[in-house]
Amino acid sequence: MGTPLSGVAAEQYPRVARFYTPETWIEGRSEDQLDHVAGWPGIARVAAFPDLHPGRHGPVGAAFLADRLYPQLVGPDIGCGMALFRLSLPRRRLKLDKAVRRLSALDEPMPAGAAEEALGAADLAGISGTGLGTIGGGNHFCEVQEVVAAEDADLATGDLCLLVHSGSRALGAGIFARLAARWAEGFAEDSPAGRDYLELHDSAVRWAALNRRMIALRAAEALGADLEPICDAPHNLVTRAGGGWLHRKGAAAPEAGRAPLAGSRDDLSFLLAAAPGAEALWSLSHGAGRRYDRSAMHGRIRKHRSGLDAMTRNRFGGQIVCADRDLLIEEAGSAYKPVTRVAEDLEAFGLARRAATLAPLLTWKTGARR
DNA sequence: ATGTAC
Repeated sequence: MGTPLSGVAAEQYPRVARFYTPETWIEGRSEDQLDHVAGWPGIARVAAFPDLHPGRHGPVGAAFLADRLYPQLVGPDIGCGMALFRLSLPRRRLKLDKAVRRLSALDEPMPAGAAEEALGAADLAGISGTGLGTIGGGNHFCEVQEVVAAEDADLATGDLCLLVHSGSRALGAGIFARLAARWAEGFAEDSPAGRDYLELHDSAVRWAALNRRMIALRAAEALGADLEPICDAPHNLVTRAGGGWLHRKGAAAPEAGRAPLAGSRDDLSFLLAAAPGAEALWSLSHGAGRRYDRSAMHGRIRKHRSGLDAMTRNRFGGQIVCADRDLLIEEAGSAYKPVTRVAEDLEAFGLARRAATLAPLLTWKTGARR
């Protein structure tokens, strides 16, 4: 389909590179998925990270270099990523109960005029603003965090930050669904479907980054603070790299040498100073990685009232707002691997170092009951 | 992942 890949795609590196140590638990099925995708037509190389876990169309926590486009290796949430912002709010001025009440603004849709204006300023005029500024479901969140250690010039111990994990909402899902029937062997970049996908994909990537910024702006406004962007690293996207098409699925593309590494809502998060090279397909872990899938979590959590109430507090004394009972269970801290293990592996392979450590104070999922 | 599909 495409031209054979040369350079970094050739024998210089292993076809399947794994950047995790034996100390890190990896579900066997995700390694099977990794090997399976590595055998698809036109796949030159794959790199897997310590947050690897099984996904619907292939493993999550991996990057794939191909001579063609495979939309299923990006998935429906095109452009999804993690963005970190510093808040101009002293820790002593954050009152959790009041913040919980005010952050319910995140559940409301943005006024249509404001959404349109933001889209126009981001060169996305004419694209639907439905869902812009809202978090969505699944593993997405907007979290107030406190810096507990920092070597980064933009952060100091005691600073408050927002970590936003969200994507392109219905926009990416719609693009994915429309092209779903035509994937099997991927698209050549110069085919009509390939060109269509790339154009729609690129706008969804920009829409998703704008969405994270709008979520952070709305949260900062609710908290009465100003916002300073630290970095925004997408982890579901395809870009030109390494002489081919680099697909990332739950694999972070660092921005200017930095990327957030999100722990669960009951764990630390890190700001990584990152220099992953060709061997790691220029990518990093995006988070802790799931240990148990959603359905398994329903069997693992005792669902009496006091147990569920306890799940709205984290080990740092912080609070979780998630009125959707199923989501509260499915996204429990115990559903994820320890993020420190993931960071240690990335450091062991020289892909990144921890430049800041952050603890969650308030995780906003949804205030709406289901 | 999803203004969630029947």
